[in-house]
Amino acid sequence: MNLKQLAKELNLSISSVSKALRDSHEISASTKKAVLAKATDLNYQVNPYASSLRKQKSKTIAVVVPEVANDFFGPVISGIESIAQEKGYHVLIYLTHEDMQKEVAIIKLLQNGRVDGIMISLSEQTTSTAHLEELKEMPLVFFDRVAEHIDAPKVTTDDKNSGFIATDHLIKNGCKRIAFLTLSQNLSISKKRMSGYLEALKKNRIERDNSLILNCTGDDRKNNNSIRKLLKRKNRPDGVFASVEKLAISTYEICEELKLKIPRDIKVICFSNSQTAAFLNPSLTTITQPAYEMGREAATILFKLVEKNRHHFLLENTMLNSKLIVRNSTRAKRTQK
Amino acid sequence: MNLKQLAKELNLSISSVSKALRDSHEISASTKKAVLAKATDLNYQVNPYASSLRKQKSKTIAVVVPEVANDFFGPVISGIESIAQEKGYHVLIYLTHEDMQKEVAIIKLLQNGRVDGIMISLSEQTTSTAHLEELKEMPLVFFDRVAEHIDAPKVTTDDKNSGFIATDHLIKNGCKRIAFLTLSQNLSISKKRMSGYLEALKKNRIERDNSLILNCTGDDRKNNNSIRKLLKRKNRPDGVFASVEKLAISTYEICEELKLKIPRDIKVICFSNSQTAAFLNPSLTTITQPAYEMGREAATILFKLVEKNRHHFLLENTMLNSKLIVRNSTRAKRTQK
DNA sequence: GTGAAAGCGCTAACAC
DNA sequence: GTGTTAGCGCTTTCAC
Repeated sequence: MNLKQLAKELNLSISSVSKALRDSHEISASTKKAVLAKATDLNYQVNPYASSLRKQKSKTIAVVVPEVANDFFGPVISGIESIAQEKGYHVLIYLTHEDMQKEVAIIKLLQNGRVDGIMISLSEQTTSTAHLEELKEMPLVFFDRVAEHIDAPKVTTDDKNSGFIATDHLIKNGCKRIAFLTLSQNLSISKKRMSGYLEALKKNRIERDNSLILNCTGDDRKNNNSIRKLLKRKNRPDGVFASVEKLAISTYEICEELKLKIPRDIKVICFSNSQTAAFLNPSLTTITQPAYEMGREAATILFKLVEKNRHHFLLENTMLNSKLIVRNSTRAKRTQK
Repeated sequence: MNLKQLAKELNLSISSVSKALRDSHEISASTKKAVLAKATDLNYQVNPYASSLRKQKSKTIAVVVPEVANDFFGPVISGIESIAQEKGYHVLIYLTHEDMQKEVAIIKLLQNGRVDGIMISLSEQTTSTAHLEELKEMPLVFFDRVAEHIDAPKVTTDDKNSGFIATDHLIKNGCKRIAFLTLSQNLSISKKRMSGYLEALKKNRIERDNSLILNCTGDDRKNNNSIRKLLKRKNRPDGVFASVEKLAISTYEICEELKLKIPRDIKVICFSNSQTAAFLNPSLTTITQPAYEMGREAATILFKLVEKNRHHFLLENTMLNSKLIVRNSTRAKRTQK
């Protein structure tokens, strides 16, 4: 069922039908009504590709993320989709699996007009952002893992402040030697969280000890080995601040293995959006990001760019607040039930 | 940059360039080389909408799921995307939020040629499947939550058997009164898991007690109230089999509230793909589905349908096996560390 | 208020 | 082996 057939059924021209369907003022109310009725009747739907070709707009956006099986990116995508559904947009999803080459390939793929805009959270291995700089005319919004020197809107959380709060919380609960387990230092969030960590140390007159800063990777076994080595040292940390939940869980595992008791021997805090943090053994103190809201916010900004046809650099950045949720893994005394 | 410009640069006709780019045998090796070089040089990319319009193929599939912020659907989507990326397909994602009206609207939206195929896991509230039956010519694959009487390939896990194993496991560990917490009975998975539950009771000569079967909904507060009421009864269950992780976590919460000790007073088992189940307090015995593999399998089948242009009813169903992972929440004795 | 016609960029049947 | 051309289905300018 296409316009031509529909027009024939109605004894109207193709163009009149087309105009009627998009509620043009040139068309009389009565024919509009007739057209609409017939269209519904015959279940006519606009061919999206013909329409996109003609209008050079696709009503589609791309979301590029490292991973989706994840307590953070899942809700973000849900937030994005909720706005897209409201606005009648379609959402293409692409996973980089933390691989820069894939990210580059995906971005290249998106330069042919398939989408009207892109939302991206960078892969851990992304060291250069040349591929994103080439997207000159394409509306682009970063969220969480941003490219700081690219002039596009960014939706982030207060990572530096959160890093500070997490570290300060450990110190207030008696920690003196705090390890920081981080993802790749390529990532904006890693740098900011670490700078908060360092600032909290400084404020509390604790000297920075680089041997307590662990750069973790995508390789879980390697990470576990590093953490094990760290916790076996005679001068082992009495607090662990993990940049992602995965590393906190590894810490839990290794503490169990080494018969270290949390929070008695070591306190643990981490960034996490997991619902189950409250039911871990012991329950895990977290910094929780407003993931769903970040998705909604980032999508809202992107659609503004797409629809106003403005370029990204005209729009400011947005920073949402994470929340410290104190649980048993950082309690100072044995007051835990 | 389009074909016309590219052809001009090369002093060739549009069609020759087009053919060269798709490696047609009609074109000489030398011109192919020249065309390819120029195309790379000028960063030419085929306009997907023009191409789709002409070919009536979009190289795009749709994935329709209830939710994405979820330990099951996350990995499934990851699996789907991995196959799509290999095959050069694009993945559109649509969330129903467990709402049948949304599901109907989304399916309707997909009937205009935007996608070459659809993968779907039904919403909890989906009672009629008329909207799916209308998709006559569209390749369609179900996964996990399937519409049993629609003749399309289905990728599922051995839900009935898993329901049996879970229940039998509880019985073997001493449970006599086993509650079954389930999602909507509209869902294929609910029915199958329950039938396994009932069969295990029967085999062990335990009488069915409908007051132990709780139909849970999307409303967490209501669910919690039902569970609380159940656990407060003087004849309360000594085992809980939850159809989804969320309900097991609620059970944990309420046990804490009522000072019931797991597994001493009540044992708990549930379907879950969560990484953290092992670190809950107590660690949670789970039936774990091969979510990522299900995604890959379902996508593989869909692409076969799409590319062979066969209709779905020619293809058989696939059933993968879930795994019972025994942890402390179902231990019979106090041998837990 | 309605219709004719050009053209978005590409593909493929057909000529040469 | 290369070029010409029709047309995928739609939107929009322009004519009437």
